[in-house]
Amino acid sequence: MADIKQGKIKSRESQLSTTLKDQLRCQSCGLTPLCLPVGMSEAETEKLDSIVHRNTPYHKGDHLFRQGDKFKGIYVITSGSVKSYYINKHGEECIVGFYLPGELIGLDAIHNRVYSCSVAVLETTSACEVPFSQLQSLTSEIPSLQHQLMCLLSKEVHNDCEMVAILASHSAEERLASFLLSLSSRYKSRSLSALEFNLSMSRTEIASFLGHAVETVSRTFSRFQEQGLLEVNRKQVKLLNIEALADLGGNTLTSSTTGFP
Amino acid sequence: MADIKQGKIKSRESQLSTTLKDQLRCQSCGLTPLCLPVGMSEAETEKLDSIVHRNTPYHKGDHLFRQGDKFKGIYVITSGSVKSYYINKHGEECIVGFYLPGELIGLDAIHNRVYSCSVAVLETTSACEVPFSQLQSLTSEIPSLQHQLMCLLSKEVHNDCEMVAILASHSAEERLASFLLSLSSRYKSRSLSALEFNLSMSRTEIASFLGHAVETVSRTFSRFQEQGLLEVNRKQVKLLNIEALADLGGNTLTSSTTGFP
DNA sequence: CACCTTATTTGACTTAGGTCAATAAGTATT
DNA sequence: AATACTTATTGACCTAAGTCAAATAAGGTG
Repeated sequence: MADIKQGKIKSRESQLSTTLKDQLRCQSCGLTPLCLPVGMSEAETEKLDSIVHRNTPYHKGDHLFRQGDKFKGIYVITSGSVKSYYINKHGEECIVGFYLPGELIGLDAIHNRVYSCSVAVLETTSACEVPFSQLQSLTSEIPSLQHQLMCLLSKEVHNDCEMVAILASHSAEERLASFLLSLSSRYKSRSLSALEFNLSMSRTEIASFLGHAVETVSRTFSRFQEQGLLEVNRKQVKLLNIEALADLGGNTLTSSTTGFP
Repeated sequence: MADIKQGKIKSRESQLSTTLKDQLRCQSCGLTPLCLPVGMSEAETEKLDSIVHRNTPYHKGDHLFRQGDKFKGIYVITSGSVKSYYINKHGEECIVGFYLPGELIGLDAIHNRVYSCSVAVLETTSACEVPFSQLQSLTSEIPSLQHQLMCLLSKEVHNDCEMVAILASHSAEERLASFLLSLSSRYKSRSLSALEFNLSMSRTEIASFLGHAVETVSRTFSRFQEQGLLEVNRKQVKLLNIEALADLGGNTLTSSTTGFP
């Protein structure tokens, strides 16, 4: 809870061995094609790398930051996953998003310099912390960094619009199908299996995100399984009929763009 | 429908008289504090102004662009309002957002250079068109433009997160209350009345946006009126009890941040 | 002005999904 | 390993919201 405050970050970082650090540099990171260094030269990537903090892995329940904290920088998940949530006035946790490796966190805090959500780790997770003031200085030196940051912001806007589309679709089946397909395609673009993956979030967290009761999520999973659309065993999911799921959950921007009138 | 295609933009523009054009320049625009020129010098603002296209007003049903169109630039509403929507696979119109004066449209298309939604005008509306390639060139000359563009992108991400929070809140009352409060605060920050305004969108459009049936939206309006929370007559809305509405719809990021635990 | 079309409201009925409660299957703790 | 604790599933029941249908109101058009 308090373990990411103040100087602790530096102490975490110093625990990492030099060899491990080398493996984690931007230059050798497998997520580079999704991340900030897109289009940057070796030398530029090195400059970016030099401002990035890499802490020791976070553990389930740890927080990257909390709702209301002063904005320091953006985070990129390198492994694991996190949830972004806020506490509503009834004291309930409302989940606004999940982030997977290669995804940027904290972009919404740039404009007012305050994190509007808390971000907690769902499983053992590594993340890069990119101090924003330094990032901003670098952008004036490195045009492609500037460009890529803007593209990533734009992509985030796009993803959020898609999420709005999913949430406005009424049925529980549509929402869950869209959610699973979203995870699937995100895993795929990270060269992970698009058909078989582990849900790092609980049913309760999925329910909160999709705006349903836990029981509804659970029942919908069961129904999908009965219908042969997927196999589910607790956190382990295997999608058996992507097309049928897409038919259900196809109420999204991207899929509708392909079937554009 | 086809009236914004190709050279038509220029012919529209040329119809504007020189005096009218002067009134519409960025330098004298009342929306400047919300828009791109924030933090820019007089000379820089003039440069920005010179790349902006201002067309003759659009009329209800006109499109700024359509889903699938190649990305040309971003638009800023200067008066009136528009809806952003896509057509789902059942051929239904799904509304993803409404935009008011001072709000930027098309930010989600920067990253892949394709508009993912159609944007149609809800009432007589004026908009500035900012060609993106020229805007991008200007950003390298004008650091504060760069910065402001990023802030606006960040703000858009933030707004979208808020929308996700609203849509994940279950009840029709919560959603409609949040929607009305969102409009209210947006009007307020544009120095318009926060308590009394005109809905430029139809009940059907509100329903589509909030993911409800039209009848539900209509009934919820009626219930709010019975409870004395507002007065509504067709498009005309007068909020009578903002606090009570906020209690209902307070499931949002910003309001929860104030009542932060 | 009369007619037509479209938007909104309201009522009656139905259903998807919420709530409550019990059970089962994992996980963590001692 | 036994215990307690948490998470997920399933059933029974109920309510909010969807659907269908009709009435009303507003706007548009010849």
